[in-house]
Amino acid sequence: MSRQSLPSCFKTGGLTQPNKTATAAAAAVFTGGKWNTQLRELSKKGQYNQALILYRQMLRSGATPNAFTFPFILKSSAALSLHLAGKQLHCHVIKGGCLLEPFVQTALISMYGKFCLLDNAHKVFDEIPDSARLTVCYNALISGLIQKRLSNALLLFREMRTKDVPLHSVTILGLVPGCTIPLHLNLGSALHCLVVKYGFISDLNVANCFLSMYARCGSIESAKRVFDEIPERTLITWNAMISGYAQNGLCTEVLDLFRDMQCSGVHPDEVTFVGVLSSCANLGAQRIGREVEEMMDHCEFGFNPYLKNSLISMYARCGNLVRARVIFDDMPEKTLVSWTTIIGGYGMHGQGEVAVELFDQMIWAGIRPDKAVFVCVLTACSHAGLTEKGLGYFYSMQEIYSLKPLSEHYSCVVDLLGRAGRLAEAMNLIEWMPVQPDGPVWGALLGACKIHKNVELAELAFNKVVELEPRNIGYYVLLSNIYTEAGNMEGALRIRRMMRERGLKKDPGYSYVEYKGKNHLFVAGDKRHPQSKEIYAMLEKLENLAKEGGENENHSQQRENSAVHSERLAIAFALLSTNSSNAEILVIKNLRICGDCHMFVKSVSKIVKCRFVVRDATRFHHFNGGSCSCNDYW
DNA sequence: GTAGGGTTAG
Repeated sequence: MSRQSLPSCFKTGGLTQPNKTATAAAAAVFTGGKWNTQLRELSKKGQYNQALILYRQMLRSGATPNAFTFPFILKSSAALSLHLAGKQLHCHVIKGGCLLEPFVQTALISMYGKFCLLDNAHKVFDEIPDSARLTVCYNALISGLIQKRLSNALLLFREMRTKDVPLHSVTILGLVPGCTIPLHLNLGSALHCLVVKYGFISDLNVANCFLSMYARCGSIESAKRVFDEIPERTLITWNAMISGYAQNGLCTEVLDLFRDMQCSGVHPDEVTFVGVLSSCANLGAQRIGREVEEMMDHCEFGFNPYLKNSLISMYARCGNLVRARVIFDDMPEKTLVSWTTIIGGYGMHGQGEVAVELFDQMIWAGIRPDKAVFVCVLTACSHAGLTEKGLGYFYSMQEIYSLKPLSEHYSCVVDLLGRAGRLAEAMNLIEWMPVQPDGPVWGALLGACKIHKNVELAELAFNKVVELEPRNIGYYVLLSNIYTEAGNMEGALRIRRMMRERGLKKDPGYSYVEYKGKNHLFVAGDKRHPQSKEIYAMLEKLENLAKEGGENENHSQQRENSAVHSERLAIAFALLSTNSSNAEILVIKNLRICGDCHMFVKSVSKIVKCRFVVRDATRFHHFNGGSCSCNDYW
């Protein structure tokens, strides 16, 4: 290849041409094969940048790269996603006469695969004569194609089998990422059978890989079966199972497994902690989360920015926004995810003003917002009633940041307008939005109709949402309650009948409180707790006190059984178990808190000198001295 | 002396 045909950056910076008049000093340090040895070391340690720098020095010194040089250096540019450097290296390979070297060919295929330049990868492969296509070449190409061109990858796999190219465990490992969505679970299971038949399953890496594939497909029992059959579990095995449980929302299982892992003498790493912290966040298990933080402080991962973000999220979701903020403020380098997490945290707690302020600070810090952070800031605005501010952000998305709003963003804005009573504008937005409105968009409108008692629009929104999400029970309950509040008992009964006919059952509402490191779970009307008797007595006492205080006088429409809703039982239990009068009690609830219970907790917070924090399905409510942080705007 | 793969946050 001539010098003229090389990409322009070849001459300016980046990699330089082999230079015969190099400095003698550099050449004296590394001579001959020493270069390759050094490159191998750097590549092995993952110091890819250093490897590329060394390669440049090598060229300057006048040394010639050979078939041993290129695999390391191609891998380095692949790992760093340096497309231009990679293409230059391809030129060097051709120039150096190494294009027929199998190791180099494989490295090139792999590199182009990582760049997602799949045609280039295919081209290198196609130019290898049929008889010289080794297992590794196939493996490299399959791994490259698997995510974007699944059928193509499967064809190659079939070709390997018809042409009797020996399979290797890595061939299988390359195929599995194509099966990590539920749609392709059958393919994954078929591969699993094949793997068992060929004996590859005894390869620990293969087993780990199938374990995580099943977990990602939501087939958690199959994942656990693979896990149970692995005789020697490494850290990665434990991590795959812990992450699998975490991704499937099996949080108590995560914490149990974490304990088992420690008992078996395997030390956790940052991947483990991420899974465990996200489960603590879901469970609201702050005490355990704090223990995990202490463990992290005692090991080398304490400063890992991933983990800091997980910690921020955990504390925010456990109700401790103060601690979340301290960790955020202490982070030397805040990433977009850090900002998103803390903004989302303030939004969840109804502190929209702070969320908005942080968003602006983020922009000043030169961080470019993405779609996710916009979802957070829009939600924060809608929870705090910052309608104009929210609309401003929504418009800026497209106009300033060229981000096309997704359905998620539209549902935030419908919520924003709807809560503010601007139902006509919300409806107008839905009619004119360029993306197809999905369930949550109509759902947001339905929710707004409940707040503003608009039965007619509610019926329209309900018909739309039920078409899109016929099994989502929440929408039926919402319309039924809208009818009840409007005094339309017939309508309410009709919806209840519809639910019955469609075989839809209400999710049981449950709440729990953490006490002495253990979660105490309550469902509505629950009498299974060992202290059930005392709990109900306490509840009655609180009811009476609230009545005496005149707090409950507006309770003409007490919903069925709301007097024994799970959050009330949890609060009664917490009050029985707490000695200090100025305590903060956190209750986690799976559904949204109902209006009756909201009023009840407000009353109780006035009677007893405790602060109550209730995390419901959408947000936090901080009750103190008779009022709630949501200002009854939820 | 060389290649191909698996677990991670908002």
